[in-house]
Amino acid sequence: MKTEATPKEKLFQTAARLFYQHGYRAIGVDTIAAESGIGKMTLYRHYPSKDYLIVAYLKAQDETFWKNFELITKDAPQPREKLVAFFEALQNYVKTPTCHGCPFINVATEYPETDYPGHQVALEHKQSVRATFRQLAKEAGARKPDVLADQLFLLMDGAYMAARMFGTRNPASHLAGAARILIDAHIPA
Amino acid sequence: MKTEATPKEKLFQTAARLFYQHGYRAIGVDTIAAESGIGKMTLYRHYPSKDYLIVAYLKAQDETFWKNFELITKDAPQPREKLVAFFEALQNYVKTPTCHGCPFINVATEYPETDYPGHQVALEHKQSVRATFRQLAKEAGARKPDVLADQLFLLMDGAYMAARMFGTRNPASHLAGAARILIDAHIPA
DNA sequence: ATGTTACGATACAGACCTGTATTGTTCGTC
DNA sequence: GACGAACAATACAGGTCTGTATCGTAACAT
Repeated sequence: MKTEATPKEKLFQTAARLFYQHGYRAIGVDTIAAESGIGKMTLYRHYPSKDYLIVAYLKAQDETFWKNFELITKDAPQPREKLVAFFEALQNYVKTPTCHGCPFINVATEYPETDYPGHQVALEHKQSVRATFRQLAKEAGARKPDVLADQLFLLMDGAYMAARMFGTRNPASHLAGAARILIDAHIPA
Repeated sequence: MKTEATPKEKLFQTAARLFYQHGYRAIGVDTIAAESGIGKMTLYRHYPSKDYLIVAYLKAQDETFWKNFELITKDAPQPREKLVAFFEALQNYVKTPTCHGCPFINVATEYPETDYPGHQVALEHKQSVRATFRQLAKEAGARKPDVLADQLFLLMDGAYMAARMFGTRNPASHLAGAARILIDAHIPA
C-alpha cells in the first residue's frame, strides 16, 4: 500500500491547516516547514514566496468551495431550494469545530490593502459567490434578485465571522431560517 | 489659546487610527510613536505593553459604540423602531470611507485564540450587543426574541465584514431592508 | 532657585521574520 | 553501479518586532 504524500502535499496541507486556524500573519514559514516535517528550502522550491503559498491556498479553497457548492445544491432541482440547501449546509458547517471562519474573510481582514494578492483572490471569490446568488435569485423569480443576493451575502459572511469569533457556540443556529425568511419575502407566492 | 493634546492623547488617537485601518499585527509600536510624534518610551510609560494598548483601544471603541447606539436609538420611542434605526445608521456608516470594518471582528480574526485579551474584550462587546438585540426584540413582541436577535446579529457582522473586504462599494446597501424583513417576520401584526 | 517629573531621541538586546546558501543524503533512473 | 534531481538540515543575512536602558531637556512645583 502506498501512503504516498509528496513533500509538496504535506507542506501544503500543513500550511492550509495552520493558516486557517491561526491566521496568515501569525504563521511563519519556519513553523510550516517544521510542522510538516520538510526542509524550508523545499517550500521555496515549490513556492517562490510565502505570499504565493497563501495565494495557492486561497485558490485551492476556492475550488473546494465550488465543489462543495455543487455537491450541496445538485439534489435540489429548483433554484430556490438550491439557495436554501446552501444555507442549511453552511449552518451545519459553522457549528462544527473544524470551522475557523472563512479563509477569504480572514485574509482580507489581515491584509486590508486591496492590492495585496491574497486580498484580490478573496475579492474575486466573494464576487463569484455574489453573482451565483444573484443568478439563483433571478431564476427563482425574485422581484429584486440583486437585493436578495446581497442580503443573503451579508448573512453568509456574518455566519462565517460568528464562527471565528465565538467558536462552535456561535449565533448562527438560525442562519438557514433567516435565509428562508429573506428568500420568501423576495419571491412572490 | 491652548492647542493642548497631551502626548498620551496624540499617541492613542494615532494608534486607534492605524490599528483600525491597517490591522493590529501590521502596526508596530515604532510606527505608532513615529506617526504620532512621541517617543517610544512615552508609549511604554502609559501602557505596559502593546497588548494593553490594544485592549485600551477596544474598550474605548466599546464606549463609543454604546454612545452612538444611544444617540441613534433615543429618538425612536418603540423598541422595533430602535432596531430599525440602528440598522439604518449602520448601513449608512458602512458605506462611508471612514469605515474599515469592525474593530472587534478584526481583532478576533487576527488573534483567534479566545484567551487573547483583545479577543476577550471583543467577545464581551459582541455578547452585549447580542443581549441588547434580544432585549429589544423581546420588548418589541417578537415570538422568538433569541432567534431574531441572532439573525440580526449575523446581518450586522456581515455588513461590517463587507465594508472591510469591499470598501465603500460593498454589498450592504440593503442591510436595513434585510433587517426590516427579519423583524417583520418575527413580530406578529 | 532647585528638584522632580514628563518627555523626545536614540541606542540597544533578544527574539522572530523572510528568503538564501551550503552540505550531505536518499532515491529513482539510466 | 553511476549520475542527477529532490530532499532534510543547518547556518546565515538582513530586516523588523517588542520592550528596555540611557541621556539630555523642558516644564513645572515647591
